This record gives sequence, structure tokens and C-alpha cells, in this order.
Amino acid sequence: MTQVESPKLGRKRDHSRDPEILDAALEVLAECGYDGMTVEMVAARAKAGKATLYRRWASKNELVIDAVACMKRADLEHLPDTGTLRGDLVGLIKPRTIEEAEKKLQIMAGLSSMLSKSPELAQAIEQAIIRPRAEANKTLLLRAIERGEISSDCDLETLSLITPAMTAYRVLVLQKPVDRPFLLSIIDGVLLPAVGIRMADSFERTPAG
Amino acid sequence: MTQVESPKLGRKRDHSRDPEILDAALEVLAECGYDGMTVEMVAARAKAGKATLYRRWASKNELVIDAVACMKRADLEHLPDTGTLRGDLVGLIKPRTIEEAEKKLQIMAGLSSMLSKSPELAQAIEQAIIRPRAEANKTLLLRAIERGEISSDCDLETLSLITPAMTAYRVLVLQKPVDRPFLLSIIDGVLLPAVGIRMADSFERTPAG
DNA sequence: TATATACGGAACTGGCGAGTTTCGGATACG
DNA sequence: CGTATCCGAAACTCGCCAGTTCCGTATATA
Repeated sequence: MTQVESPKLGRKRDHSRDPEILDAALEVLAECGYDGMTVEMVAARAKAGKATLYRRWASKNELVIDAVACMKRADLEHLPDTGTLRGDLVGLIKPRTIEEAEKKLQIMAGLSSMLSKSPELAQAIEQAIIRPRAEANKTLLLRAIERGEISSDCDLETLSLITPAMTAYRVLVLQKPVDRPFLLSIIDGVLLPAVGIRMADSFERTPAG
Repeated sequence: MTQVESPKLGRKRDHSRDPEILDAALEVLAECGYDGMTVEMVAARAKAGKATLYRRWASKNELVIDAVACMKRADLEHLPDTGTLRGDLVGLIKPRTIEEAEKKLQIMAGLSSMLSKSPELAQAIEQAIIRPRAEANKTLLLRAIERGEISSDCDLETLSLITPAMTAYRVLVLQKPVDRPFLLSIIDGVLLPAVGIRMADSFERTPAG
């Protein structure tokens, strides 16, 4: 009916700035949480005007959803392949990966109050943060089964969630850092024993307490 | 110097209402989270006036801290003692316990945005929600070691956090219910295998996927 | 019975933040 | 070159909520 306006005249929107704004949103989100974040903070950090943000996203909620959805998948693209399950799992422990995971979890924490209120946001989080992590672990476990290193009876679904769950718990609940000793204690104290791999003796010992 | 007023005249404060108000606060907290909760909601649910609440607690923050700190410890007081680790762990799976744990986790989720802002609140949460759970598991594992059922080399600290961590992850992140099959998959698919207990065959099978 | 305080309820204050508008200036199109 | 739209910046509206105050009533002390 009413002609849909197709803006062809005038200055064009500079979409090259979108990523900077979304990154700024992610930073503020990680530091302040959803409720603590204000659109003005995001605009200030991106050196943009509030109006510029509202010209591109209809609301704070849509801005946040887009920011989460556009989050870099980063690492986890090409998984290590060392020939042993332990080698692969330990190979995942890299400063880059840890740092990335910790920031994602901070964002998760700040968003948790919104999970039940905004299903779209919950879905964006699921796809950007949660799924990739579990999939990576499941892939490594599947390889180990194919190699005959571990039994195919293993509960892959549950096992692949151990590291994400315990990492999230440590960051969000216990408020402790995710460091190498912690990750090794999961691998050597839980994951490998659970799939029936007993270490004769590891050169890299896990601290007892 | 200035005489500390000791109110002896007039109507006395009815402290028998404190628990109702704190319970109301916990309910609203579980439903709305810290930022979503208003003092007026709490007052309304407790059928009290806002002024009554502010006469007893100096601020919203102190009200919430007190509510969390006074949370019923419930269950977990007397742990099951069946003679086997699996029996003890499965014995912890009771509708009451599950329901209680799920509500506590909802409250945790709503409070997560405050963890970094209010250390006192963080401490109250730690003592009321987190510690009891891990302690219960550790006790059961220690008993199993004393019985000689499992090795004393086990990483008790890490093992006792598996169930709390995976339960929290399931509720807060995956938004799935904590039911009996899920808890059994942790016990039989992770915990028992990790401590070296292989089930010959269980009458109560854990679903594969 | 008089007084001081608690009660539930409701009105009020003050600050903060989402979203809108306005401004002077920049930029793409015709 | 004129115009429509963009830009960053800042002022503005509007609603919400923490916290306060006031009201009429209830209750404990003296």
C-alpha cells in the first residue's frame, strides 16, 4: 500500500562501524552485565552517538542479541590431533583459548538474568558460546572411540559437558580463575579416569588439593 | 556520648514476621533476579508495607543478603549411609532435594550479576548454597575411601564439584530440568567410572543419549 | 488512659536510564 | 550546488524504582 521507502539519496550508513560498536557492547556486557550496561556506555566506548546506535538497532535488547550472535567463534576451528585423547585435550589448553573462554563466560554471567526473559537471546548464546565448546569435546571423544582408545559405551553427551560445566561453575559461581592446573585436574582427575584411561605416570602432575 | 536509644515504650516490632518477609524475598528473587526484584514486590507478597521492610533492613541489598543467609539448609543434614558409594549417591536423589536445589540455583542465577558488586552477598551465597552441596559429596567420597571402596588417590576436591557444577550448568545455562535420569547419568557415566567403579550391570539403566 | 512506637497503605522525592529529538557538520547523490 | 541522510554530541521526555514521609489504626508500657 504505502510505498516502502528505499533510501537512495543522502549519505549512506557507514556499516564498517558495526563491528566496533558490537565489540564495545560485548566489553561492557562482560564488565557490567545486561542490567548494568547502558546504551550510553556502549556508545561512549565505541566513540559513537546514542542516536547512531538506535538508527541501527531498534532497542538495547536487539543490540545485545546481535552482539552475541556476531561474536567471533575464534579457536576451536581446527582442533588438535595428537593421536591420543589426553594429548588432544591438553592441546586445547592454550592461553588464547582460556582467555577467550573466560570472557565468553563473563558475558554469559551478565546475560543469565535475561535467559528466561528473551528466548532469542538465549538461542544466540546457545549457538555462539555453549554449543561450540561441547561439540569440540565430543569430536575429540569420537576420534578416541574410532581409534579404539576408549570404549564406545561411553556417555559422550554427558562426558563432553564436564569441562564446559566445571569451567562455567568455577568462573561464575566460585569466582576463581581458569588456569592450567585446574583444567589438568579435570582431564586427569575426571575425564580420563571416567573413560577408563589410567595414567601410568604423568610428567605433568596435577596438584592434590 | 549521645545516649543510645533503647526503645522500651510503644508497640514492639513483630519479629515473627521476619521469616515470611525473607521467604517472600527469596521467591521474588528466584522469579525476577536481583535487578528485576523490587522492594514493593516483596512487601506485597508478604502482605506488608514497604516502610515495614525499611524499618528492619537498611536497604534492598541488606534485605537480600539476609534472605540468602537465612535460607533453610534443608536436607543434606543427615546423609544416606547405604554401605556403597553408589547407594549413597543415588540416595541423595529425592524429589525434595531436587526441588530445593533447583530453587537455590534459580536464586543463584538471579544473584549472579551481583557477585562481583557485593562481596558480602557473594559470601552469603557461598555459605548457604554452594558449600553445603560440595561438602555432602565430599563426605560420601571420604566414607567410600575409608571403606576401601575407592582409592585414596582420588581428587576429592574436583570430584565433589562435578555434580554441583553439572547441575548448575544444566539449570542456568542449558535451561533443562534436573531429573532422575540426568543425575543417574552423572553418577553412572562420570563419577563412578572416574573413581574406578565399574558396574557389572545395573538394574536401573542410564539412557544412552 | 496517655504516650510512644509498630503496623499496612499510599503519596511523595530524587536519580537513573531507555529511547527521542535537535544541533552543527560531513557526505553521497542528482 | 541542493538536498536527503548520515555522523557525534548533547538536551530532552518519560517511566520506574529505591528510599522517605505521612496517614489512620493497633498495641504495649507507664
